[in-house]
Amino acid sequence: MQKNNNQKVVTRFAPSPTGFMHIGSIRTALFAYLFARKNNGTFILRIEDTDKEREVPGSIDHIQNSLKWLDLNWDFGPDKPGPFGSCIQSERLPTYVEYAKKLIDKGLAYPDPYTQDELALFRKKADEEKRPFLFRDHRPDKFEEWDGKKPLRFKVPEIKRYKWTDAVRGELEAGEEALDDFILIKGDGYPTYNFAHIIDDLNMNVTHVMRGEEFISSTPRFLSLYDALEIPYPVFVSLPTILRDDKTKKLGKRDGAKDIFEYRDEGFLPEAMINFLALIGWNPGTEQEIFSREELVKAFSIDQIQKSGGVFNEEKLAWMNKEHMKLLPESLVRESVLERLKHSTTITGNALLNNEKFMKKITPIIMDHISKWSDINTMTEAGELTYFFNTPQYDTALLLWNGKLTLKETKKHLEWLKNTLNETKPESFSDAENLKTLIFDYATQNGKGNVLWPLRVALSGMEKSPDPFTLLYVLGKQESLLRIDNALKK
RNA sequence: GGCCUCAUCGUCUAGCGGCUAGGACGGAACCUUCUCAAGGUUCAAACCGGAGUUCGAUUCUCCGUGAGGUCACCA
Repeated sequence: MQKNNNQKVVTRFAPSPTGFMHIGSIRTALFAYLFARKNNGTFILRIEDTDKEREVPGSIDHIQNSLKWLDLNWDFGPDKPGPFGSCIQSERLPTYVEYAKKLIDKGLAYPDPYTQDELALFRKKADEEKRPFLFRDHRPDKFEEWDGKKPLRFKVPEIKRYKWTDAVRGELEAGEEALDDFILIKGDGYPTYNFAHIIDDLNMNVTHVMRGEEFISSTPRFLSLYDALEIPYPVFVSLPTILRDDKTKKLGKRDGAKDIFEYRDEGFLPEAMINFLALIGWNPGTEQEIFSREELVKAFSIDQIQKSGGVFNEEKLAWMNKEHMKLLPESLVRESVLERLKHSTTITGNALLNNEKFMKKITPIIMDHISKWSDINTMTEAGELTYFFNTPQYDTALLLWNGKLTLKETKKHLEWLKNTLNETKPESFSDAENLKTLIFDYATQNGKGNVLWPLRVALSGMEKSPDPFTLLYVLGKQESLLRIDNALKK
């Protein structure tokens, strides 16, 4: 029985608080969010904290903060209970017991009479006989009364082949081997995921269950439980896996997946993360690549979700981040970059940082650098553009264009530049165009690169930087001459 | 091993019986430029294999192969 869908769309993201959020979990959250927003539906953040052993303190905050950073706002969550009550499973225990009792009354749940050791023995035997272990082979003939201490198992009502529809994969089916008497409520009184999520989805009116494809295998079990409870199925939406870059494994915490906050700290923009993640496992069907959040919401649809897994490619993320940096309002970039510059360890305490006039002067130039040079893809990298503040450190090799120039020639040009600039009035430095005309003829005669490259490196110390005239203009006569002098000492 | 899923350039992907198999990242080349590059133009780069179905298969079916998932008192 599949739900009819005239009702309001409700999706949920249901992580367990066992640590940080990585790319994979965020992508799942994103799709559920996008789909809910697209349909003017409800997006619920539900905390599945039924495994007290694996729980990591602080995770709930961490999860919320991650989603907040990406601006994936939820309608109900751990901080905002819904009409159905709390969004934290450990606070919903009575509900699970209530439904468990319904199953017991129907004769569809029973306490597990075995100890863990006995179970291990069964498993071992099955393993030796090279057949899958099925608990139902050991199901007791007569059910004891459940005292709440022993784990409660579900009695699969009917061993059969299940067929169902998945919104991204179409018709799916699985054989009887996929069905077994799984645990509903553990010995410690907490429900298992298998049980709790179904009860919660029911009570929270979840219409679309969007989760990773790893749950496809256990769907027949869920189905048998929906049937036993006589409740309708939600729409199943199985999302493709995000693979590690070596393509050998699903991305997961245990395999070195990064905390989403690492990307934040490296200076990636939330807009870029969202945009990029949306495009792994989904595509708009057009050739558009750069999306704002609003555009994503508008364009998102389940039938463009990919079936096969995808690799997270950081190079493309870097490119995309830059594209989003270019789209930011100038004031915002300025604020963000300047903030980072101020915290850059190499220039802390530099008086220029508090010189508003100077800072104003350099912002358009830094902006220009950000949008043009490939060495800057993140806000953090932008915060490393300290060449206006410090006497640059660089190798002689760089000054000589990595071997393209000779020391002798270079020194000759630098001497000329030094003398020429020395004779120039300080006021002339207020106009980059002026400086250009001053130097340009000489540069043209001697090969532009031969003259301009060393000058630029002497001033910035960078392989990539704004043009030398702009640098002269920003640094002024005194500082420029000082830096040229430094270069001559090499 | 059983069960399940998936399979187009190196990567993300378009394609939904007939296309010079398209785009993006990355790579290469050229143009432009005030050096570096940003931009522009161009190039290289893919339908896993084999049988069917069909006038015609990247596309549909089957069989291989490969990859991933799953077989917990974890989610």
